[in-house]
Amino acid sequence: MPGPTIRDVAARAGTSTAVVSYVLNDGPRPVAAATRERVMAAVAELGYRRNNLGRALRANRTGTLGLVVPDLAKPFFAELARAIEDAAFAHGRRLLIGSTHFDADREHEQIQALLDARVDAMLVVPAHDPTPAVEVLRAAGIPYSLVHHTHPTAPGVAGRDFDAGRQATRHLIEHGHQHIAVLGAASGEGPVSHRSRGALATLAERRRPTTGPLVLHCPFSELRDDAYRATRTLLAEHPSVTALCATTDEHALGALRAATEAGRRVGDDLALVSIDGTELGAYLAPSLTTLAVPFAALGADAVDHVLKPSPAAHIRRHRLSLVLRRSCGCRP
Amino acid sequence: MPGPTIRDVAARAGTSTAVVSYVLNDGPRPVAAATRERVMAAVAELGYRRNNLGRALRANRTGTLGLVVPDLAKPFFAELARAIEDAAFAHGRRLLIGSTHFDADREHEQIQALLDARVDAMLVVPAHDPTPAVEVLRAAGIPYSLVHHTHPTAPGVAGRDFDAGRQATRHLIEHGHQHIAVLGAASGEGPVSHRSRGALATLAERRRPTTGPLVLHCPFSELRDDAYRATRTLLAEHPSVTALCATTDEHALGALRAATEAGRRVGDDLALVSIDGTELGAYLAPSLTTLAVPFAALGADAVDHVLKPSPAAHIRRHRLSLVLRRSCGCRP
DNA sequence: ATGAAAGCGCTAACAG
DNA sequence: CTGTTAGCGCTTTCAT
Repeated sequence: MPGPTIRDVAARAGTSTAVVSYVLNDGPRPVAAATRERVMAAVAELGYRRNNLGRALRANRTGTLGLVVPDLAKPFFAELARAIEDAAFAHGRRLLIGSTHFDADREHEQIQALLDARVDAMLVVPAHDPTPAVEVLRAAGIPYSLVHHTHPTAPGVAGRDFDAGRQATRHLIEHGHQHIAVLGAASGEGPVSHRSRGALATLAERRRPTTGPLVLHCPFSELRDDAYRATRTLLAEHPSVTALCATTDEHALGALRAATEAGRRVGDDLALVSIDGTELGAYLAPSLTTLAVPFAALGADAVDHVLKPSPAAHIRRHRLSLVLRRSCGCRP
Repeated sequence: MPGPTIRDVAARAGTSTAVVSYVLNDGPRPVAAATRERVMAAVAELGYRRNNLGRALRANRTGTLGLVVPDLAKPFFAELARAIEDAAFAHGRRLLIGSTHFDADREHEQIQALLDARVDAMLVVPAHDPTPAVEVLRAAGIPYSLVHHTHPTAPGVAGRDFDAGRQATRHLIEHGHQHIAVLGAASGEGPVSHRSRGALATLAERRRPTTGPLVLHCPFSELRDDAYRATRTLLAEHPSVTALCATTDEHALGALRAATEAGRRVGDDLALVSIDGTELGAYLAPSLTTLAVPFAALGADAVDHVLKPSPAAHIRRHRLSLVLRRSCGCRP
């Protein structure tokens, strides 16, 4: 059952394949109304659907975008992927997705696999150092954009992470907290680092101690556990800490667990603000006050960017918005 | 920069495109060792990468699988998607993903879009009634499988949902609970309904009341809110209820929030067992005792099934396993 | 063991 | 306005 081809349609409509193609694509040449009618009728009668393989080979465009993410199942990347899929769908594009498990080799394999599938453009959310990905993408000669984790010389779309760290910390300071710990990473170049540095900068400006232990971002896939263990230690050894700035919802999840197990009531005798704004924050107990990444805007921007070849390959940063819930102590 | 073609390789190796193809594919005809060497060298020197579009058009195989899910960002579907992507990758296949927002029309559009992209096989997680999807898939003449939500006359892979409902309820009964409410749906044919009916059947057998209000599964995308509201009402009006069987982790999330707001301590004066086993259950406070869907097994099975044309189009069901954590009161 | 050539389904240049 | 045809890159039959 190979399905009818454009030739079958042409034969049935008593015309040529060229005309059928013109009708199907509304161009590039005009077609008489009567002929168009016959073609449409033939298409309907035969149940013809264009074979995109032929079209793609000919046009060297597949109508498909590639997306490579560290882990499709982690809430943050899942929401990002959904936003990007929505944007792609809105533009009539299909989305080919590859997950890397935060593994650099696998990231490279996935990028190659999607390039080999001839995607029209590629979106990559790098797990660690974006440099290798950028080199491959540049060499591929197709539009691309990094997402969330950017690189100074490559096009990218991300949140204003440094600012988000500042906002989160500022909010805790406004609550009157003196000793605030940051769950993140002081070094490195990813979003977690930017957020952490924003938080630390604000603490320093406001003359708050910045000596609290920082969670090292080590194996990213185990962030919750890292944050859990770090928070457990922190609460035991530094009872003066009354507030936590978690640089991702994953960190917050681990911190929440540690705090609960230590008998601290988050939102009451321990304040917590996190950054990410994934949906689950609303349903945790207590619900998370968070700086929310504008997922939809990020996804739309990323897709728009790779779909229209803009000359300047710059980085667009979107503001995160403060969502007040229970964990910061705002509503007692 | 169109990249070298097989002709360029042939020219450089001083042979024909046919032989290059034989080398690249290890067949179907043998090639002399010396010739093979020259071809390999030419491939390496030119940095040749096969254009899969040409191959796909010729072979009528794209090496791509399609996956349609209700919502890529919901933890359950996100974990399912990751498992399926892993399985596809392990088989050297790419995965084209479409999200439907639980909308029947959009589900149809996504299926059509992926069929038009000429996927070799399709996996669909239906949001509601699987029948329209099944009809389209059958007509498409490619291997397909439903996932999670099955249909009596179509191939499918799912959990043993009825049993899971029984197991969850049995566990609560073993804890000594007399009045157990089920958060799910008594009618309909989806996984939630099967789980709910399993739970109700067990309650009836053990002579427990089955009159507790059930959450109607109405707009699936708002499950958490539905469960939240239903649980709030339930706890207010039926103080005798001491245990909850949540038929999905989404229901559990809503129930947990409602219980916490009502001042009930889940795992202490209110028991909760949920079904799904998504990762986040381990990090909630309290952590969720749950019947875990074997995501990896499901994904692998689904992909295996569509990749090897098995004659019998049956439904394979996988057992869910009980994961003991805090919410049921097992560990005080 | 190798080469020439047909053709997958489509688009578009070219010719009427 | 319409038809004929080349050719996208690849695989594979057929001939040698």
